Amino acid sequence: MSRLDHSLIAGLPAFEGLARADLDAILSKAVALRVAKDDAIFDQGVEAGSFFILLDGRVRVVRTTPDGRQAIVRYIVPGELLGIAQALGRDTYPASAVAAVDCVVLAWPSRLWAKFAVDYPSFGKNTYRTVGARLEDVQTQMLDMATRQVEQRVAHALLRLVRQAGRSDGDGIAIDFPISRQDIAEMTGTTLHTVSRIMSAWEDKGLVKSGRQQVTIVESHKLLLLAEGRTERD
Amino acid sequence: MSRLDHSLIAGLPAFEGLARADLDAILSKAVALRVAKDDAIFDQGVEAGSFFILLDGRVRVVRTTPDGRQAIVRYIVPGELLGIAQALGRDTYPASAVAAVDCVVLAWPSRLWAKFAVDYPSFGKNTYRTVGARLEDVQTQMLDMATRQVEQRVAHALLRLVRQAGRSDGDGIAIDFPISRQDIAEMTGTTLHTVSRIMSAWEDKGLVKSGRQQVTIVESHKLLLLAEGRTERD
DNA sequence: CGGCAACTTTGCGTTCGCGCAAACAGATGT
DNA sequence: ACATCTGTTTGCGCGAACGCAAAGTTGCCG
Repeated sequence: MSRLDHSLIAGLPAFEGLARADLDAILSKAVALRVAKDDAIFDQGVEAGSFFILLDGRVRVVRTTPDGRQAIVRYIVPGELLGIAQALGRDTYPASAVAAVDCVVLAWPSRLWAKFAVDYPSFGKNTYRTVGARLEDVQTQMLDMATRQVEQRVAHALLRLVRQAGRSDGDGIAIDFPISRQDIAEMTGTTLHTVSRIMSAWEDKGLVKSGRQQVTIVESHKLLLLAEGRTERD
Repeated sequence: MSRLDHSLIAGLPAFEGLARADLDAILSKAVALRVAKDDAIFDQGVEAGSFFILLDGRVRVVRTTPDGRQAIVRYIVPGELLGIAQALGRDTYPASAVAAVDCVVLAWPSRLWAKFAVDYPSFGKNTYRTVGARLEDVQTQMLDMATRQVEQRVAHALLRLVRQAGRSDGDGIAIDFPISRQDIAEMTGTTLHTVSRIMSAWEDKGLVKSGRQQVTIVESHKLLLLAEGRTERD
């Protein structure tokens, strides 16, 4: 088996403050995997055999209803943990994770999570902090969903994505992975049709540029206004 | 100051598996408070000075948007923790908590949370489990909000409340604390008008009985069908 | 006991967003 | 290069749910 260098994970918040020897010990238990675009890393409901850290790529976390409708819970960017069912006191995955682009992940057997949390307290502390942050995040999204209307929710979703995965390009800030109208609809609890209409309107106003699975925010300030406050009819 | 007996918290999941002496040590740091109906236990955004356990009553946890619209995140029943900002890695409360009826709570200084988690590992483990369960809960609600329509969401909400705070009475199972149409609207992301209409229709069909701030589920089975599957027009 | 305040019901008009369907565009592969 | 597939746009009609407004209830407090 090839060796994993501690530089892989040295900078990551989850392993903040650990000595090089500790990092090596942790890495010696890890397996590095390549996951092709659109392949699942794990599936909702199955027993949680491993937990992961995303090293490269983008992952979308999806929850599905019994009747097949689904919602995108969040996107994961490099450095973040995923599949940490253990930290939630569960033994099955509560959602599915799918590679939005080709990804590289490190995987550990779930059983090791508890051991790491004990042996390296800052690891435990940081993962719990992650869980806490995600709880807050989802609550915020809930609040949005409950109180704002679709156009504002879509605006919020795009701004969130740009913050997390924005890459500056000629015309503005682009979302740096392929994302379809359907995806945005599943983030905001609406339909791809409505998303398409909304974004076409924005395109006409010059707020965004978008194409096939691709979105660039041109006037993020105006979009922010739209997301928050007044509907600003013109 | 009056003495708090360990029997107060001996049975609670959060303190599961602790010796009597530990419970006494924990209690010696606690303050018991009475909170009148409609009074706040803590407010969203303010520095988290304390964390709490609800001993008696019902508490609603509410998040508010900058412009004053709000959503009820969850109801707390006796034995549950609340205000555990520390466990989320935060130092302000992410939501407000209001007594839905007269309540009794135990309060500890926030600073002690970390100490307890270290001194009594099962306490730490259990609170993290709580956070994990809540994260999953909120995600489920999100999925509902995104994929189901209002009538189904209201049905879900009522069933959830009945499961958590149902008291069997003559006609069926009653929700054992006062809850208004407005409250239900804020749980489901709709308006009190729509909730009223829906529940009037259900009352006509004999599914529920309801009055001023009071709801009883008569035919929980039919309500469950309605919540999940087919719209079953009749 | 009377008056008030809070909660609920209901009607009506409107709008937002969905559902369906068809056409279009850009990528992919053989 | 052509056929195909996936993703996007757009028109049209409909229905769910909202917003507003007014009236009806119920419980509470003085």
